[in-house]
Amino acid sequence: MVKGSGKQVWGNVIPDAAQVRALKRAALLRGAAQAFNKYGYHGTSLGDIAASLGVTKPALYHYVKNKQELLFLLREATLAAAFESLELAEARGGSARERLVATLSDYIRSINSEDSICVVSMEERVLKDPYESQIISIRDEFEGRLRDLVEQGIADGSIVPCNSKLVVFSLLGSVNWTQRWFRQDGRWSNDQVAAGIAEIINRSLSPTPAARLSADPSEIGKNQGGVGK
Amino acid sequence: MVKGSGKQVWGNVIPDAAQVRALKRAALLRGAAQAFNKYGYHGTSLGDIAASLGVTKPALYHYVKNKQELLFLLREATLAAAFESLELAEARGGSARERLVATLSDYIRSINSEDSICVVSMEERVLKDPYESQIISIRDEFEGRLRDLVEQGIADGSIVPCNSKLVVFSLLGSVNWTQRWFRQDGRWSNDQVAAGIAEIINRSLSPTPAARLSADPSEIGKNQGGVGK
DNA sequence: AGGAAAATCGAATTGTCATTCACTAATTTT
DNA sequence: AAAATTAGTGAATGACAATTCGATTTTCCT
Repeated sequence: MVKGSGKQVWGNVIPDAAQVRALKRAALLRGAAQAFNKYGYHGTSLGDIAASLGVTKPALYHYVKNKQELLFLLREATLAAAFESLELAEARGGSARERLVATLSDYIRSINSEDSICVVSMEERVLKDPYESQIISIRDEFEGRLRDLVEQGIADGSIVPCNSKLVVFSLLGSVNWTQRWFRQDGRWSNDQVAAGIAEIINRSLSPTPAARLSADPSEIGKNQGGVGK
Repeated sequence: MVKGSGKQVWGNVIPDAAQVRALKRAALLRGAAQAFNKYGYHGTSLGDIAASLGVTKPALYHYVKNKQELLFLLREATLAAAFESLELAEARGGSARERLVATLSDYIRSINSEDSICVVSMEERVLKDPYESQIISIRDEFEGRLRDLVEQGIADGSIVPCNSKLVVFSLLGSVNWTQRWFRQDGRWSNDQVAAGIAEIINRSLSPTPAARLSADPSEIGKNQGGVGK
């Protein structure tokens, strides 16, 4: 029986207790996110999640306080991913349109990645109020940042004049909806879908749109299309 | 106590038994649709629906077989509304882009109208299989019709060359997402939202897009914007 | 080694919910 | 006006699910 803490022997190959715990917790969040996205919050029982992890229900309570907190953590992670995409895009710079499109493209990748813990809220009014209001305020802030980008884009000439609020709703619809129809084992990869939707969005925001879009997401990158430029 | 069947006396003012039954059933469908859209299928109990109608749970079983059938009827009605919008647009004629945009605009109006019985499926895998496969096949047919319109539009020059499948997913995201954020008592009316999203969609599909979009949905119609032309 | 803390389990507990049942009142049919 | 049908109710019924509890095993610390 191997007992040592691993750190000294094989570097990080043999994880110590804290690492094991963190890994298990991460697996729980991933399993829960998959189930919630597939069946919805109310349509998923803790027993389902536990079974998918090979443990029993009570075991889950060692990692999260209850089902509500579980969803809260996932919604929080989703919004954190959104902000990360935003910061990354801002750091890369470029026109407001480039930054907006890069944000959404990266966010699509996040929510549809194989090991994502992102849950796009489909059922409303699920979280009770200590949680609910917190999530709503973070979400509103993110949407506000997107609107700001649209308005900057109108100002810097990279985005067609429009109503930023309505346009952001429209964009978020396209983006969030990908989680409904995207399939890991489908025709297109996660990256291809992200690039394809980004190309559509990019063209629709541009004051002087391209004459055509890619005939298929799998060929994006082979031609002039794409986010940049 | 008025006993007569109304038909002879006051025209149709006093409804007869069959009409009363139909009205009650319609009210049930409306109440259920509102609840399902607000809280999701699993988040809504038959008791909730019954209470909103001022009756008790068992009474509902006089009008629908069970909860599954209730959702099925609403999903079916939603798709029926989608096809109606499509047929209406086809009947009005015009370029493929005009017909596509008109379809989606009218569909947005349908799903967000005050007395709508439309439920856009948010939780997947809710209906069991006698129902599920039927809904999926109707939905697929509708999406196929939309893709046909996109391809016709590419052919007749009214729509920018693109991947029709990806574009239709993107459009349906924008359209269906309106049900998440639209509020009856909000700043914009149902018609304004439909026209506003339609304007965005129309521009994004056009090979030669307009130089600007409306600054606010409430001003659509006052300027050159809108669906036609 | 030996006690504390953590992880897990099987078995409650408690609540909710879809659905059914037995019964009553009204209404339609004959 | 009796018989049949329809609406509706309050009280079961039977699942299922979230959470808690007590016991057991494992792991960690010293």
